[in-house]
Amino acid sequence: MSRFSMIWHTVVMRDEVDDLVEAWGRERGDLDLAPVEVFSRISRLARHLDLARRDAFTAHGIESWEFDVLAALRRAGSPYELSPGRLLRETLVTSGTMTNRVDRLTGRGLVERLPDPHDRRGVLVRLTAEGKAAVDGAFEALLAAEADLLADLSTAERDRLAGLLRSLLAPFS
Amino acid sequence: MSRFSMIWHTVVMRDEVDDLVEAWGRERGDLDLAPVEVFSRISRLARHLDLARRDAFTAHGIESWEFDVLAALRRAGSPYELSPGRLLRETLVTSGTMTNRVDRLTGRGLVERLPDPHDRRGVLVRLTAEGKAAVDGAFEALLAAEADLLADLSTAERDRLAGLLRSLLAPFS
DNA sequence: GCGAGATGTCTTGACGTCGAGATAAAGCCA
DNA sequence: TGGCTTTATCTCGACGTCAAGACATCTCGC
Repeated sequence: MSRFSMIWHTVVMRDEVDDLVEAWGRERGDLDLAPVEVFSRISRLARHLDLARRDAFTAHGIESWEFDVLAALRRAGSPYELSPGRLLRETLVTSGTMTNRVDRLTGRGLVERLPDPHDRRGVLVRLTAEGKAAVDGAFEALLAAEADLLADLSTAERDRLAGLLRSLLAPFS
Repeated sequence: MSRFSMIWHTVVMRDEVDDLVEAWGRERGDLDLAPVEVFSRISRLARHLDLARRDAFTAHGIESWEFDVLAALRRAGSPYELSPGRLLRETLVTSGTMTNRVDRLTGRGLVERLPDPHDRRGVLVRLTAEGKAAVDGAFEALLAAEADLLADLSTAERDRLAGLLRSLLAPFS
């Protein structure tokens, strides 16, 4: 932590993690808590972001898990079809879960199941017109909500942040 | 995204989110996807971090949810006691979940339940000696694992990242 | 001191996810 | 072609979490 940013955060803003680090420092002053300053903030931001997503989506009548599936289909491009196997790799859930999700989305009329013409074991999940409208609207709402959360950062800061996060994420990809 | 970092990430490193943004850009070129560059990375990093935590903790025989509870007690300082209500506010779970968790931790001998001497409705959850040893070991393993994930960043970059994340998180606190 | 509302904890039922296993079809090699 | 392994999807039971409600106790104004 540079002297500048140290002063800056102390005077201007302080977050939950500052308290967390302070408490650990009292109890385990022997440890270097620098990783906590980064990863604890990432975990907490992810949690807050989940809630923000939920809010943005409820206005459009869909839930987060629904968006995850619909968005994968939407990103695939016309004709908006993916196999359940591909979907579960995109959304990081298990096959049992995906079966359940596709069932419920089919019940809501947002996707439909068709036999895979090239593989009789397989199925294709296709976005319906309603599904496409729902995911497009929800995505726009999500972008708007996320843009609000970024409002305090300059464009340069936002890009620098994205770049630093990429450095952390790239080794996993 | 500055021209410099654009070149840099294209040549040197590319992550899952670059693919995601590219796909969205193909389908929805009309939208400003800058928020995705930040928040999608945060969500994905949080997921990868969860897995890293799980690995670091299994070596010490505890699970992530156990660490969350034990760490809250550990941070409270001697005598390492908190009420269930305080614990559920620290760990962001519901009361039913906390009852279940304290039950299981008690069964493992990592915490014990005592009546609150100042409130006969209340209980105090106290870390046992085994619980303290477990959480201290697990925390050290977690810090080591997290430090590894940060290895590619310079100290200055790491501090800048922490500062930018604080800017995002502070409004929530 | 008494009663109403607030607070703290635990109980219960429903639900979504996981993980393992079942089934069916495809791919491959002799 | 026949058999063996791999791949794709779905089924089923177990488990953890949540949300709502039950119950006991505390707090505070009258």
